[in-house]
Amino acid sequence: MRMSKLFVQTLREFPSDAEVISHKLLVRAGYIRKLANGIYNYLPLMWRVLKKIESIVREEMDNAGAQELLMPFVQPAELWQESGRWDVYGKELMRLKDRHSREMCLGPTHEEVITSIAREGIRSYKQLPINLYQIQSKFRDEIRPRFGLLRGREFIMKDAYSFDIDEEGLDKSYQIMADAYKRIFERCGLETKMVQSDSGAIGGSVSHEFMVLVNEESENNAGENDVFYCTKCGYSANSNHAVSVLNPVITEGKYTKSEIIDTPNTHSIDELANFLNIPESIICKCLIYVVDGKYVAALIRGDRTVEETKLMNVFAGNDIRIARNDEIEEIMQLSGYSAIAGFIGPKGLKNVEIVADETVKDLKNFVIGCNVNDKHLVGANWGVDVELPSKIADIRLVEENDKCIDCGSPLKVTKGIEVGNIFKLGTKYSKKMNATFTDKNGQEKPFIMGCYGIGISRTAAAAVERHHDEYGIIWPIAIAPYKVIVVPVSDQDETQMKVAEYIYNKLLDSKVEVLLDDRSERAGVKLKDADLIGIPYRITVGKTIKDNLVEFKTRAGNITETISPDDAIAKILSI
RNA sequence: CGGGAUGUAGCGCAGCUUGGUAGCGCACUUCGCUUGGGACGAAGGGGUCGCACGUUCGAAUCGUGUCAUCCCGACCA
Repeated sequence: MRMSKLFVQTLREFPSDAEVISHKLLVRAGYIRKLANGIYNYLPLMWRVLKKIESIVREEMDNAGAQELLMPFVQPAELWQESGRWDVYGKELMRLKDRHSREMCLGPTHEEVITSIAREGIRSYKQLPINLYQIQSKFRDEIRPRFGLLRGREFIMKDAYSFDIDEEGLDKSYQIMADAYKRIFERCGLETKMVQSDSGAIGGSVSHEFMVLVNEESENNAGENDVFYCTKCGYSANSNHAVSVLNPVITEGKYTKSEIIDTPNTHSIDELANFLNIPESIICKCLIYVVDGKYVAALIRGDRTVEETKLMNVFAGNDIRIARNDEIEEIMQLSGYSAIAGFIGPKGLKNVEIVADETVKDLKNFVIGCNVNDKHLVGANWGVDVELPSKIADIRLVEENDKCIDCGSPLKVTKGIEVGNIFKLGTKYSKKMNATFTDKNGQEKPFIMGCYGIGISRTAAAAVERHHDEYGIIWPIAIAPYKVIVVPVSDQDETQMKVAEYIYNKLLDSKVEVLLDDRSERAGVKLKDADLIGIPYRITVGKTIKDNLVEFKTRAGNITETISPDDAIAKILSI
């Protein structure tokens, strides 16, 4: 491709509305252009990158035995009502009506559609196992789209769905996908960590996420997930799912008798611990949440934090948030108290389900709110002063240096970008949607399903997050829009132009994806653009051509060497 | 949904306090000159100043409303 004809416009400056580096660079280098909030045009260079990633994904999926198909982007509400997700998916689901006022939605994911395909097309166990996938645009009306391609509302995703006879088959399908994913990201030039994860709105039991770790100390960290991992045994999990063994702390208070004492203005654990001069770990914290519209009180040791996803899962909820002040007021009124946040305790709460984290059950002579403002109960004990809730669960957020559940080593934490995920769905959709097959014994059985996603556009953005420098993008070769760019320093110099054309045509003949910067620009402009756009190799034809020498530059590491044009061609062909 | 900020040419911004009919840099067009790290000179083209209503003889500027965008929070009792 000749640069003079390529549809690309690089900018001198970064766009003002971009925060993270992948967003800034992709806009500035002319790869993407925003159309609306969280919705982007993929310009020719970007589209080439996306197609590269897609074809790697296709190859690996096909090799793994999956078959590609394409499902509609617009989906009827009926299917979503069947699965029950029409009501629970929330505002993220973009709903619309057709001209007959029939309700539709834009697909944020395709479990419903694929299940309907399976129940019509798969009748017998003989057709199983099977894995169907597509690469397609998805729409999710995010609360807060941001970070360019990393969290858009419309994005490109590969989604695959496996159907098996039994759990054993699912385990196999799952493992095949896990292996394929590892290869896909490796081939894209991305190191990923496969971490255990919560299965979220999609549902199911087991799930893993593929994370690109981005723990550089940059102020604008694009990693939206916290990943806890063990360097010794390899355990790793998203913070929404991670578990740990606690380090020992003081769990017995200094109090010899239980009494309610004044604790003025101690709204936070920090203030309370300071006021009483006690460690936070002998305070029992009581937090009010709203899970799917119902009130929930969560008890946890004062030095620890509630993990909301874990808490929500205790109640099999879809939505969780901390209660507002007016809601706390309502609970207090109903229970005959009047305390505000900071002084809440579990005792006597009405219309509230209570769950205790494992951390509180061993507390002795501890401190706890008693639903009276500016007062706390100290020296409390379970069964004596307060009933230990019957519901006890792990609802705490793991912290760095907690011990690994598998080997006991201290855990570390890092930020990650989730580029892929795999779920064991089981029969969640097949049962609800009555998608069954006939097994060996003539019995009707629901499909055992798995689903597997890769964010294609997010993977591209993650690659930029991971591979760039102060001059611009440094694409991994496998997903670069072009492999090499040939730059004649001066378009006035006939010899330079001739040699550049020669190299360009030779490479074209060998089917190398090559750019020729034939623009009538000054050298600086062309060289800056080549760096910014991030083409992996650059062959610069300049003055040294009189000695039959060109500059060969590898963008990664910015390594240059001076060789003959034919050697440069040979070098490219050997890569 | 709450808090803060910003909407002026494709991009980055000034002008607004103190109202008088819009400007700078980059990009774009033409000409000249220049060609190893975002040159220079000259001449051009492009904007209903987010939108609506209001105040005024007159509004980018003041007021009200609205929409959009960005950031922060969604919070640890």
